[in-house]
Amino acid sequence: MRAAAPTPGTRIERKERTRQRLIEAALALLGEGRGYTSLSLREITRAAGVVPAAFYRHFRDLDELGLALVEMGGVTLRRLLREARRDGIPPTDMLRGSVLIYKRFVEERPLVFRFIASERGGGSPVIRAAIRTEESHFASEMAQDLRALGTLPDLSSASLQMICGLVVATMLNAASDILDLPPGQPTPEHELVENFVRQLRLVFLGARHWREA
Amino acid sequence: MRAAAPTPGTRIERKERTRQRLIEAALALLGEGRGYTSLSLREITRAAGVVPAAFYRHFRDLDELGLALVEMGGVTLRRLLREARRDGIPPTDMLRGSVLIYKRFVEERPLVFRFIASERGGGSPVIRAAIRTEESHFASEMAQDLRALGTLPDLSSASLQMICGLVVATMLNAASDILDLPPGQPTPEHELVENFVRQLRLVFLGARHWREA
DNA sequence: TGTACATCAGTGAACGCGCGTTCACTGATGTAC
DNA sequence: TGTACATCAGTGAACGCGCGTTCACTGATGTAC
Repeated sequence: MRAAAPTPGTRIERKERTRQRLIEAALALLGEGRGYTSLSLREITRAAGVVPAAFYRHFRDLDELGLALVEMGGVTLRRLLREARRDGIPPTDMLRGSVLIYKRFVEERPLVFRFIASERGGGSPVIRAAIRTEESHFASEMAQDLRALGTLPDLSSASLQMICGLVVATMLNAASDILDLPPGQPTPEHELVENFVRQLRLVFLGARHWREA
Repeated sequence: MRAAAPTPGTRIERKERTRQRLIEAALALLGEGRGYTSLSLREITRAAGVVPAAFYRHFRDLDELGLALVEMGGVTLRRLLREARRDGIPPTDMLRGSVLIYKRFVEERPLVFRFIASERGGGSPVIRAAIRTEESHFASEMAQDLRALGTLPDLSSASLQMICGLVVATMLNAASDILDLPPGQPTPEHELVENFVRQLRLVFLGARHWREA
């Protein structure tokens, strides 16, 4: 009979699991409307159920953990595009459909989006730069998808990239609004969605009439 | 002969001056790319040159000081509109003109804009809500100005408000980019301005073709 | 104008507390033979 | 398969430090007469 091991798995697997617990603990602490720069190493390890010193087995410092959170945000965004691609876009009212998919995505991963939305404008410069990079990769992928779908066939790649940049910024902006919605009140929720849809419609209307310089 | 008074003015004036020093000290500390929630009361009072306990003569807590910073941001934005209104808009290439005025504004008050851009998406919920309010007031004023100028005469007030909301969000987003520009490198600076101009042009192009639902 | 008293912005010391980081350690997991 | 040794994720105690808040205080400014 084996002595009761604290958790199953190889040493490597267990280490990875602790790492994930640290990441998720940080994310959870960000949930209550606090800036990332205000988190302390000790409260993160406390929430993760390890001793403070254990933190250093996984990250050099808090910035390095922050970059892991950005990475997670990037993965989430890429998954969003992949699902949208796989499901196809409803032919009628495609824009509202996409917005609703996005809204569900944000509401299912509130912490990741709160982190991205809140650290994108300020906080640590290194984290902000990393988020910008993810954002622009995401915009590029979206531009490729639009190209592949044959939407806006007359636009140059540069214009398409510019437009997707605006769309992505508008999306992340809306994420912050979505997360601040008072729960269970249909009227403001509906207004927010409608406003978001109209803004994107406006952008794509502009795109359809865009003439290259 | 008077004994050397530390600073001139009535008691009320001196108190107000200390208050301003606290506000500006907080702003200065935010300059180095830190979240507002990571500032400490003691470092603010230290930077302002008063003892920690003196803080409480002016603000109940750090959130209350944060709201004063938001107020300052609102004043700055309103001044931007007022100056744009007073100077009139250059008839040719009016959009690029506005962008350059805005860019100068941001570069002249980097700390205020850094604060607004960084706390708008995250951080303290009460500060975020206050920034949203200022943002929407600003969008309303802009909508009124556009109406008065006779731009987009066919649009309803609701649509104009929605469009201005998008423009304001795009502006604040760009503020963060402007502030992160590497100093003295004309190429990325020029590209950023051009991208910003194109995004706004796209929005207004969409607005010109907008049909009410 | 002069005087006596009230106000109150800012002081300085003190408190208990959580912080980041270091260190030698433990003991289960992994490896070489 | 069994044994002896190496690795290393996580421990627990310790350190010096800056934190927010409280308190009685000081002394210049303000006010009433």
